[in-house]
Amino acid sequence: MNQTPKRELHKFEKSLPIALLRTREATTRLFKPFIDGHDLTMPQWRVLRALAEADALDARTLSERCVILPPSLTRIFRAMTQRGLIRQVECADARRHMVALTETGRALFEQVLQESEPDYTRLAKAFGPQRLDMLLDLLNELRDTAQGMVDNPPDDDNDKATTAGS
Amino acid sequence: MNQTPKRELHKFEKSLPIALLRTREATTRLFKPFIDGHDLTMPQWRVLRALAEADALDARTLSERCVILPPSLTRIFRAMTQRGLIRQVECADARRHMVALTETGRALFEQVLQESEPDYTRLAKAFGPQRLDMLLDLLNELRDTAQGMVDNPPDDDNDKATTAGS
DNA sequence: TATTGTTATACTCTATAACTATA
DNA sequence: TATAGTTATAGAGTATAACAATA
Repeated sequence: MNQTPKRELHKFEKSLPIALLRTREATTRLFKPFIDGHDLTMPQWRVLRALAEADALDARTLSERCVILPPSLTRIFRAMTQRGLIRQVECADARRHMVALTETGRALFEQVLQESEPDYTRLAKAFGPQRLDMLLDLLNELRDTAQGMVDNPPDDDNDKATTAGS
Repeated sequence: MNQTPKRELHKFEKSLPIALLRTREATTRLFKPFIDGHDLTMPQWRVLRALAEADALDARTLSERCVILPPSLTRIFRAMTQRGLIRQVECADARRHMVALTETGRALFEQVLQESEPDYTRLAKAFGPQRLDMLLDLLNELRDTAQGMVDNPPDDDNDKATTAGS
């Protein structure tokens, strides 16, 4: 009865997370062979990539930027350190585990980048570089919007009463 | 030396899969509590959602639409059948495992939808419904483009010689 | 013979809580 | 006391190969 008018909303609502997942799956599949070819996992690659654009980063920052939980990051640090891809860096705050790429790590990063670049360029050409830019902008803004909602949840039944009065 | 002019490409290239991941993470976090609250995993929810829009689907179709590998899907079928959320449906091709929602499953789907709708609406309002539509279109088109590239890889060094001649 | 799913198996990530060290 | 990270642990997904059943 009153379900029908809601259908449109439902359709949108349901397709957003799925669309993000499926698009990521499709694009990742293009480049994953280059990652696998160097015995890297996707999370490890994200760490490598994040460190390539910064001199050094601490665990918390990497955890947020690479969407990796701290316990996973600890294992990834261990694995990548054993392979000589990263090294720990001194930090004023001794609690922080700060890491940076080694020369080996940077070389591996550059190699993967070089190998995968033709496919990235091909994808950008096929899709349209400008549309890709627009998509990236929208993605980043939607992420900010969603994060803002998580950080500032609505007041639920306190909509009208800012301070709890009852 | 010749690295500098490539940086722009690299920047884009590297940020695309990450942007998709982070945006999905942020949006998912908004709705995950509603899923968790009913003891569903995200893949189970995707299956529930896919089945809610179709009378019945086979494993292959669900595997593609929900981005779940067949072995995982087998386990998910088992768990959801035990909970009485889905049931197997007869199929002309006896090889196919075809499933549909039970009344319990549909009721659960509707309940989760109802509970999460305010947040979806709030997100759409905050981001802008039209921009959200545009984002969804771009996502779906990029997925098609990427899938097309996976299905039709370039000829590598055969660019100029269609048939292997050397 | 090709296709659809399931089983088996190993590995990794996800997620929480408890703990240690530092500030 | 609060914060940063590690450890411990349980559970689920990822991925491949091998197998069974059907077409």
